[in-house]
Amino acid sequence: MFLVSLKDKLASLLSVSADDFVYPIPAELGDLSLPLFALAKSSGMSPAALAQEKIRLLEQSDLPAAIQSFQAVGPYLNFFFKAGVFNRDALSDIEKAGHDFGRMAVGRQQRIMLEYSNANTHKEYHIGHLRNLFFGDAVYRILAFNDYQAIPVSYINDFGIHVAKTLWQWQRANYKDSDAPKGWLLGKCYAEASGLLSQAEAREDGGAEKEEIKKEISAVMKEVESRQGKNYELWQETRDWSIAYFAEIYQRFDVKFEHIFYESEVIGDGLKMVAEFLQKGILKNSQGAVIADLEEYGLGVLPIIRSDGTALYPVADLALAKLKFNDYHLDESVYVVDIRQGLYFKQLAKIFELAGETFKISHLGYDFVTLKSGMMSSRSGNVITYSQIWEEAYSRARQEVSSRHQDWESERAEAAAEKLAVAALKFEMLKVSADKVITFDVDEALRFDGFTAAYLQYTGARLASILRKEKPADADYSMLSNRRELSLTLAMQRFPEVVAKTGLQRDPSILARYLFELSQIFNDYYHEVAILKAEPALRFARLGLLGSLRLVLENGFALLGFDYLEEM
RNA sequence: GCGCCCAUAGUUCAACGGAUAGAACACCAGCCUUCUAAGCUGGAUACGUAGGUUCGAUUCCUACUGGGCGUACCA
Repeated sequence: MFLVSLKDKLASLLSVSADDFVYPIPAELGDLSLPLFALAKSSGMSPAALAQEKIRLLEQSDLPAAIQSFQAVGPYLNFFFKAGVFNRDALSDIEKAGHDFGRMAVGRQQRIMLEYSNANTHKEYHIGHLRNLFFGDAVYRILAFNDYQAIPVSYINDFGIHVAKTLWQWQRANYKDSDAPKGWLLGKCYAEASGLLSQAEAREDGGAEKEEIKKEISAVMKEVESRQGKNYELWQETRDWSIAYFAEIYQRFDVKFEHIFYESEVIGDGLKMVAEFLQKGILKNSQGAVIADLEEYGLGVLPIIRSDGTALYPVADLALAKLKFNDYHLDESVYVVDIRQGLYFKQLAKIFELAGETFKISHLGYDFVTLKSGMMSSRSGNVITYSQIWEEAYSRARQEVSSRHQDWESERAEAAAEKLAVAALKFEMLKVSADKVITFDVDEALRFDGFTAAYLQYTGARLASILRKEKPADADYSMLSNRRELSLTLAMQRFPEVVAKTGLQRDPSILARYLFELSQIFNDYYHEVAILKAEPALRFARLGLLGSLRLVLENGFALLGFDYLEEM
């Protein structure tokens, strides 16, 4: 990590922190800069005077060889790098690190469990779930790269009231002979049941019909919870359909979980904990239901068990949280869940606090995915499902590939299209910071130009194409004295700190933007500088530069969860 | 009602309290006999309103306006 150690050296010479350095905007002002506002304040000097003092200090110091010059510009102390020396040391540093380039020891082996892709069986998997899946997976990959012992898990809710709704409708509708995928049919039943409920509510009988339906659904739920009878058997069968469907999705997007928890497996322990907490007075009975009354902490009331005796989702979550800490010896348990559940996780944490547990539970929220046609809701059927968006993404990618490579065999084109579509969807969800609502627009999301995965992959493919034509040989990188080469190398050397920041903030959009900027710098270089036509010695050096850039891009793509393509 | 989040260019998004507020898309004008034009170059357009803190505010605080979300039996 050459740049990191260079900054450390300068920082210690100047008695400042390496974090104080910034990269000047505009870049003409220098390659690295130290703003002196804060330091000036604490030393009682003006920033400009302090800059002059630091200049004198530097003039008497033994500077790192990569520093060409430095100057004070008002309150800033700006450094210029010596392109030859910087490129030589920076590129050999990247070559030496290889696929470990960018690994930072920030995590110090802390054990962090990340829970994401908390889909429900018996419901459709939609683009909101995809945001969750890609976000969680990217954060996992980044934390693992940052020296955390990160444990990716999923928690599937296979036992809630939604299951009963779906099963209720499944038995009324007759889809048993349908050719449609079974996982999809279950989602359809769920939407239909919800539709019937809201229709019934709107009728003139004052909701009597709705109450009747709810009673029937409640009966189904109780039978499933009792784990015997026709509805329980149906539950077992249909549950497998959904689980198989999820497994396909995970495989397509190369998402792996160390373990998958199911609500049905922990709910029993959850009920025991509820009984225990009731006895301890942490929970209480109210209006026939069991609740956690957290009003005095400003956290409202959390219903735990319905007045009809069936369990609500916190029951299983209580047992699951305990199970996680007991079995995995975690330092932290992170829930990657929609930001709208923020209050719920505060309530959950408070309940454990009241119970005397010291679990570190964090909610890593992200905002939801909505559509131009309004909020997505599987109840109303206003959703873009995974299968819809996948087919659209894949067919567009396939078309792009075909139009550019008529000579490619279909197998090759299909493989490329698959990878492009995976990357496009992931990048689309990851490039926006987590606190932004994504208003999903198919045409916007499936573009192949601009700030997209295709742009990054195209950059990589161009680069790979050059490297195929001539292998990099032993090169003297100090020949790379061009300003463009320096800015490219400097950008590559920022990769480790970008990865560290992305991990600390658990925000993949930082990395996404960085990779885009890096690609822009290369594309500019590509158009301005002939690589294969240069004199041999310079050509080798430039090929080496490309080799390093390839490593950085490969590492970066892998952290966001998509593939580097040789050709596209 | 109470709480949380958001507001930057026509649109979608950036910007540890600091240098000239950056990109992408769309639009206009250019660049393929030259390493992949899914690319590159150039051009116009933006900090919701009013106060406060500060040497300095898009950033922090307050109020307001607009949008979204949550708030006892959905997850």
